[in-house]
Amino acid sequence: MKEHIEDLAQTKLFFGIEPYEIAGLLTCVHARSAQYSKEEMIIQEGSHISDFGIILSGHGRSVKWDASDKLIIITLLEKGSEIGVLLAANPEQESPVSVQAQDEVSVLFIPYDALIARCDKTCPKHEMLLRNYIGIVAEKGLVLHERISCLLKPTLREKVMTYLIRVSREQRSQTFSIPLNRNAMSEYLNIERSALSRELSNMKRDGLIDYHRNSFKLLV
Amino acid sequence: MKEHIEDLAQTKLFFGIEPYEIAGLLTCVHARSAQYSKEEMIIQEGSHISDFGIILSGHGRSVKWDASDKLIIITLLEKGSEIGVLLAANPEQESPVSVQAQDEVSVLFIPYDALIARCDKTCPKHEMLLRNYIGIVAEKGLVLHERISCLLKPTLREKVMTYLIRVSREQRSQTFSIPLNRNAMSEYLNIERSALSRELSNMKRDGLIDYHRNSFKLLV
DNA sequence: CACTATTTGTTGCACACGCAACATAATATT
DNA sequence: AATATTATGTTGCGTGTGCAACAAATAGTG
Repeated sequence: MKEHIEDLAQTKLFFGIEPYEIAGLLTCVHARSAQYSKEEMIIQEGSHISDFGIILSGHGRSVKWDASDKLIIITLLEKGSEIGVLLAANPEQESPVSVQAQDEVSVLFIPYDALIARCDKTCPKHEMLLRNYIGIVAEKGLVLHERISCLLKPTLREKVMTYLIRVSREQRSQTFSIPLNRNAMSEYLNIERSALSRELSNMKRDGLIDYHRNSFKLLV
Repeated sequence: MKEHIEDLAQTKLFFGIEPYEIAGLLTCVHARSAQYSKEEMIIQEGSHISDFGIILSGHGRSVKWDASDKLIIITLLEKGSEIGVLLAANPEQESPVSVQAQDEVSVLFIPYDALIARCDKTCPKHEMLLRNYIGIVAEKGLVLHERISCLLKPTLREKVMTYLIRVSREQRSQTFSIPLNRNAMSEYLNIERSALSRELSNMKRDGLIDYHRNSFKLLV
């Protein structure tokens, strides 16, 4: 596990915690690591989760099977990705997804109860860890909320505008670049890529925006 | 505040905490109550939130203004509703919504920092409160995730099916009743009410489901 | 630079679904 | 029971956008 401490220090979960403090913290919260081989299941759909995890190495994906048993990939997971953060906080909840290793995967698991439990004061950054954890959980909700506010718009144009306005606000500039290519953007907004290109053209024609590739400018 | 303790005992936030324990807990977490008159703003869009709240009495709504300054109602709030739960956990985040009183509203505010802080052991249910809080935050994320998984489906039929299958699973029966009327269901799935009725008819004709009003049966 | 692969843009077609307008059923009110 | 009100169902029409197929631009490779 030692070799991963520098990596952990870079994660949101350990933000504000110095590398030399991490090892002690890990024993305090009863962290354990587990290895998975390719295609092995890390979380089974329908199971209950008591420990959340962080990927130390390797790649995974969260998947589920829809009504007609077709495989749907929900998210891709890489080093530093969190696993089961929402579920660990709701022990009654059944997991709506499975998490599967795509190659050799090493995961650091932390029992939710140990994270919550108030340990003695010899473990100074436990509270910071908890604070980071809650921040991650809350942020996931906010991110989903933002996406929904795009998805709810009735027309392509409004979906696109809602997204662009948000990024523009985040970067505090009418000129900005987006972190998604056309394909990813169309998936995020749940629209056809070609239809997205078409609508972007129309919006440029109508003087709403200017753009080239992933550089955009809002003309209000 | 005393008159609201019984109400508080019914909320998710105070689940598992006895009424007689609540008063002490409230002082421990530095809870304070605040009153708002009709149309007054409880949270301003764009502001940073350090205290989350629970509505003790009255009604409110969370709103925002879209690109063309049209008012959009996000959620309705009533007694027991939580305010700013996600935002309090992310102090950097600007509030994407405003919260407005619709009549005389009384809100119990709890500073996030006081909730997180580890107090002495004379306050036995502080940890339970924290656990409930995190559960609420996580649950909000899961609820949004569930809605997105409906919204992402390409066709009306699949949206409806995804929703119905989920409720059916939750109630562990092929025969079940849904908590939404047609209007609310169409808003949840972000589709036209009449189009929803039409598609439900088609699905009945095709032998997929049977239903009457809010009673449904999945015929696989 | 030549060549391939990837990303982005364009366009015609078809149809699913938004929309409006009305019909019918269920519920509430007197 | 009669009437008003609300919820749900039905249907015709128009169009926004999914879809497919291709073109153009950009990036990657040797």
